[in-house]
Amino acid sequence: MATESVTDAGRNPRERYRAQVRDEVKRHAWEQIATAGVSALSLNAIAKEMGMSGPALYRYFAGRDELITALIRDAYRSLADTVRAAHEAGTTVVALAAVIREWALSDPQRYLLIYGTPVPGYHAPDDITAISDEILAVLLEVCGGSPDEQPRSPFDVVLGLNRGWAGALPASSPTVHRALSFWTRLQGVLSLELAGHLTPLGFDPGLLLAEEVADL
Amino acid sequence: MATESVTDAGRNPRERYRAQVRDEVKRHAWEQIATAGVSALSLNAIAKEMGMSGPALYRYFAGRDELITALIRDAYRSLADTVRAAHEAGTTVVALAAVIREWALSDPQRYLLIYGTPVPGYHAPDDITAISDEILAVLLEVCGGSPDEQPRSPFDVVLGLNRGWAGALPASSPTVHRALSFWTRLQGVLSLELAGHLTPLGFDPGLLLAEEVADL
DNA sequence: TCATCGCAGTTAGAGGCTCTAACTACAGCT
DNA sequence: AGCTGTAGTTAGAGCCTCTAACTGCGATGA
Repeated sequence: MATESVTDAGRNPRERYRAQVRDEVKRHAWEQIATAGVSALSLNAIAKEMGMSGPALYRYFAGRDELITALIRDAYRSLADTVRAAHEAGTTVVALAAVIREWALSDPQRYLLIYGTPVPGYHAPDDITAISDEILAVLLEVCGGSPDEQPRSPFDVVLGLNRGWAGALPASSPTVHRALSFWTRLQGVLSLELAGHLTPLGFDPGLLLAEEVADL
Repeated sequence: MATESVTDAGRNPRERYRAQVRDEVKRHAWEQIATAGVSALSLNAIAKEMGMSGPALYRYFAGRDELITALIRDAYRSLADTVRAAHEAGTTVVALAAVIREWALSDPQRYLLIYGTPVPGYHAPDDITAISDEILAVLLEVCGGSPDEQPRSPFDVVLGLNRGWAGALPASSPTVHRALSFWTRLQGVLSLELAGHLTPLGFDPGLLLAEEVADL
């Protein structure tokens, strides 16, 4: 499991210890989240589990929100690493979708922490949005076709006029379109599957996902 | 706004009053949810806003969870009514997608209460899953083609072998497949858009959604 | 080597929450 | 007109987050 802090790289023992404790706090936090959701996450409970008394944890995290932000960062990092590894191993869109699905299924609440219900006011810090961009960049590469591909649909044309994000990246409009379709179709299947809305329908969501991303 | 209880139908004044208060509680609850998310929903705060003291609300809702369940029910009911109305007015899949998107955008947290992060243990009561089925049934009708349509893809075949849900409904495998694709693509665009993950990309999600559901 | 200083961890406590228990007082029914 | 059930009250237990003030250990510099 990738963690934000390169734990054992702290020079002085103080920093090493701090990083260790932070990691242990996060481990307990993930456990709580996996079993009862993020709303049940309690600094107090974590402190007790670690054999300390309540406010001690505030030495390590400014508050509940900062802990959650750290968890979100780790989740993004883990997903980005997974996606990048798959890409570097040379993957198809279908295989990539399957890899991401497995990543999500291995810890649904971790996926939902990123792509589930956001708190209305919340705005992620820049270093986190950077990781998100990193993921999208890989998507563009995986969905890339011939560089001089012409627009094929009205939406392609719109994407061509206003390249918004990905302005710098060398991707044709259809490539951007494919990446967007890939991403939204993937999220569609996953968010419904993880929320349990597909279970009663009695089919394998993996099959649906494979076909959804096969014809972009 | 459709509410579960047909407020003014209570026969004796006691029941009428109860229904009125329940509705007022729910109105305040929706306000809180819209501004700060469901995790910030507080019975205590609602009671104060209504000029009563804390525990009074427990006469009307057995607890926080029951209130939330009632809100979920109302949200499903509202969506089902919206979908049904569009269908009865004769709608295309593209138009239906736009209608549902508008419904979601008009109150993002209401959409997210249904399709956002679920609490791990939560299981919706039967009357709520019935509303969900109602929505899916309309989807099948909107996506229906000729009744003797033949399977076109491996997933169609799988759907044909194991009709799971919709066993009773007269829908061909490709119809079921189209409904499923429609539903997952819609959820994909909406969940990303409402969580704010599409905003930085700088394009109109409505356009993407229209093309996504245009070619099923 | 020893004094110092900073940081980990403590308890106390304010203020919020959910929810239960026991009580009061009023409104509707017979 | 009296009875009864129910809406509302306060008190309080037990959670939570987070602040403040204090203690005591361990790393670091003279």
